[in-house]
Amino acid sequence: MLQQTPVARVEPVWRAWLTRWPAPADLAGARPAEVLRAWDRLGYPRRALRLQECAQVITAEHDGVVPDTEAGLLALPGIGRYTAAAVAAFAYGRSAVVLDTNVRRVLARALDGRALPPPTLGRAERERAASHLPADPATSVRWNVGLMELGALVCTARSPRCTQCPLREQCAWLRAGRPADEHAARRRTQAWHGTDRQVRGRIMAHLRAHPPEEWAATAELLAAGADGADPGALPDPGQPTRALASLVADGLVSAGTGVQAGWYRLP
DNA sequence: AACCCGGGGGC
DNA sequence: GCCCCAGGGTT
Repeated sequence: MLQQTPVARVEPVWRAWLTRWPAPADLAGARPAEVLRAWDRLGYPRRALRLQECAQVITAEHDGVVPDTEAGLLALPGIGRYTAAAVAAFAYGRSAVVLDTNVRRVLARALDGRALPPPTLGRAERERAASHLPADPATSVRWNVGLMELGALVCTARSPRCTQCPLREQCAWLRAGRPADEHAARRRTQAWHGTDRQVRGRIMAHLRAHPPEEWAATAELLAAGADGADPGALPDPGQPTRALASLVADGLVSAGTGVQAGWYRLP
């Protein structure tokens, strides 16, 4: 849930989620439609399906116990380098480099004197971070937590609170006068209005509003933007159909067959 | 390496 | 309005 989503927005959904599905086996047996509805508006709904797949693999192949090694975690669906390291370190106390956006930024500033880390995370950056990880596992966990929290609360991307920073005396970026981001030109903020992502989001919101067993919408309605808009007025009339097809391909939407052909609902 | 994938809140 | 957020998977 925390992948690309702020903690404050995750917390209430997470609490309700664990009340409803306390263990992997509970989530594994849920209906995907209910999982997607419980995910609500956290965004990137494919994460919800992968989390359930993850629970199913853990239930079927790991006796219901979350793997306790980075390699074991990394093999699970929806678990990448970051999440594998975070769970290994924070849940199991193992030594791992938890390189999230916050830690990358703190290291880029403190060690390299740069405003922000490079757009893509490469091997060199990972290995350099690993070289700074304390050898003792318990200490390494504190190192990860400390840098992550520092990045989230003090060394923030937009308005860092340098006067309150415990690293202010040793920060290369602050010492250099907080120079601007040299990669600014290459960072392209993702468009939103009028994109397929926005249309996909609207379709999912529409389907979430209906009971899971109900065939909730026709292709025609969804082609109208799931809210009754005039398709002819859209800049790209083919976009809703394309977005719907991509949702079906992703397993986020179920397409009816037979007498239900042309109707859609959550899977 | 580049691209795709949501949605909300801070400023 | 723009920017950012405890990234992952595919091409």
